Amino acid sequence: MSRELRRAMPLLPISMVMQLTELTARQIRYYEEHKLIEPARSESNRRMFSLDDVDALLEIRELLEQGINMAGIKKVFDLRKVNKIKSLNNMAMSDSELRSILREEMQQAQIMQKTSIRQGDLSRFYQRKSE
DNA sequence: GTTCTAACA
DNA sequence: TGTTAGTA
Repeated sequence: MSRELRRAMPLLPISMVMQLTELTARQIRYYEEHKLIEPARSESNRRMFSLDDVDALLEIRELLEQGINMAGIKKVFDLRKVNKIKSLNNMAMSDSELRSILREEMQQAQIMQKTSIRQGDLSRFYQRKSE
């Protein structure tokens, strides 16, 4: 059996993933709601996670620790997906597609430099209520 | 005992 | 996000 297949095999219950990723069940389910991961389901509707899922969650945690919010993480993941498809098919994309992806990548780069979507920085402008 | 969904603080 | 209620 190929390595890819093994990593994609749904084997772990949420309790294991919690320990492996240091995330709460609440967070893991929340990220699934936002389509950052798509764990399989057992016959009894229990979530079954693959090693790929665990890796994805670990990356999510990394980005979270850097202060990047859900919107930012979604963008990073979506871009990664597009690039994966592009490289896998090795297909030529339309100019509009290329421009769109390039534009998002540049935005992403700017965001990372200016840390403009970092929650800590943004919250500074919203915490001026009871003061 | 564990996990699920939904909902509220 | 944490937590809790009522299930399966």
